[in-house]
Amino acid sequence: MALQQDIKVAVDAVVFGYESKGNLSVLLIRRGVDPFKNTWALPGGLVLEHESLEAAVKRELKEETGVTMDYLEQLYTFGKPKRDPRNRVVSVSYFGLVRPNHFKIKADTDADEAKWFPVNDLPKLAFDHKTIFNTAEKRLKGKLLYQPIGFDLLSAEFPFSDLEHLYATILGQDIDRRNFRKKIMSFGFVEETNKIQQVRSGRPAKLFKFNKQKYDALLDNGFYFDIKFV
Amino acid sequence: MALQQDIKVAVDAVVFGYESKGNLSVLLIRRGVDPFKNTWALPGGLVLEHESLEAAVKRELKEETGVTMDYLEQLYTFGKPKRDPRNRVVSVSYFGLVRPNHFKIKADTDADEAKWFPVNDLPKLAFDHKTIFNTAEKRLKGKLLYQPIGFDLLSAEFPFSDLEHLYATILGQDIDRRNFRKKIMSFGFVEETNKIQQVRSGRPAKLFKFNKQKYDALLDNGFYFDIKFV
DNA sequence: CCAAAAGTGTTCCACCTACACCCATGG
DNA sequence: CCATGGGTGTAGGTGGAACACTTTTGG
Repeated sequence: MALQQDIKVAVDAVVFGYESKGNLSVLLIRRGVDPFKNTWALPGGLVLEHESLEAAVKRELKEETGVTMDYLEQLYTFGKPKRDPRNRVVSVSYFGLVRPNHFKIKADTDADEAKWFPVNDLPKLAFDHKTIFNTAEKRLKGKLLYQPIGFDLLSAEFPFSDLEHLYATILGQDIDRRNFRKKIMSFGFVEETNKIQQVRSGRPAKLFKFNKQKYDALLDNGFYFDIKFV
Repeated sequence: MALQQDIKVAVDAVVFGYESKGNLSVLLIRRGVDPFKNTWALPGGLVLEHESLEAAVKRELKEETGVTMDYLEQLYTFGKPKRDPRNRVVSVSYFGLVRPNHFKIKADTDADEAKWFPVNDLPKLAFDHKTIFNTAEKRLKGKLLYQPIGFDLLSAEFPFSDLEHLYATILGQDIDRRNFRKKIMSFGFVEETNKIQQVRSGRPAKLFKFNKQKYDALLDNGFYFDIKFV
């Protein structure tokens, strides 16, 4: 390894938030340091010497926003030479999906402020973070169509309508309630409980739960989850 | 950027080869330097200071094997702390698909030898390259099901049976010729020419060509390319 | 009794599946 | 005329799509 190389390795996280019947949002920080001081950016930062990439992204996310996540999926690695005006930085990006209200967000290291922004009303972003965000959004939507990643976002027991709203919100389209329900139920990884929702208004709903065993078994065989929109 | 970090950034390429009615193979090099001297490995190496990741992987591939490629798709970034026994190295991996006979392969920098290996008869690989290979193979098969990436592998004008063999080989399964043909033709991105194949044996075949415009248009709208195996 | 959301069934149609024989050529 | 691969149609079944009214509760 005679070659001289001075490239830094960073990680960035695109964390989407979805709250029951809410909108889809992304978690951003306002940078407290130059470059791009005071500009909004994705949480992230340099990888430590003996830290895995995944550990790094979780650590940065926690430090900068207070959000802790079990699972972030690797998205893409951005490495164009001029991404960062200082050194050359290669960024390995990750994305994930959480319920914002589960966290009290608070800025810390290198960030002046952390905040959720609706995905269709983003501020100007630092570096090439808009590109990273776009890549993540596309992947999120695509993934939802062949893997129900949405279950982490629902309570352990949820009314069926929560699932409908989740899909409709993330994909930004309306779905046919009857057909959606038939299809989901046909997969067998959502099961009815015998509990009833505490009513908000209207008819009380049965609660459902997610059967992870059946879901994992299906995933192994590869299934395609085609949803029809109206 | 006060932080000290000494991580190197490398790229590795998983290049699959498919030849008409041949087998699926991967391009490997035999390492000429330590560590893992004389062990087979994926072509790859460190990224140069002012070089994009994609340029780096193409350059390394060319240097080590003589193979030049227009398009390699980013696969995954491997960054566990102990991947490389020397420094810490983060590897951005790429994969692609070519016709081996189009190239005269020849080893050069850091490689003693470059050679195609059938995918189901690989030697022991250096570093975590087996993991990288497995990831690539899975992605290749998955991708073929929803995006006909196979067209680069066929002549500009090809008999339909070439397409059948391509799919059957990469996916490792037999397909129903009639149904496969109907399905492909229904998409509209394969068009009949009025030319006839120079005969090898048996009945001469009509030649077909690929309509990239129609294909790209379809891709934008997202289509799923479900193939039934016998 | 009105508002709000949950729950539910059927018909039609498109597409997928299974399946086997004849065709055109070269040797 | 034989071997080799190319080319083709149909019938039955499955599953997706479209579609609207009734139920249960709270206010």
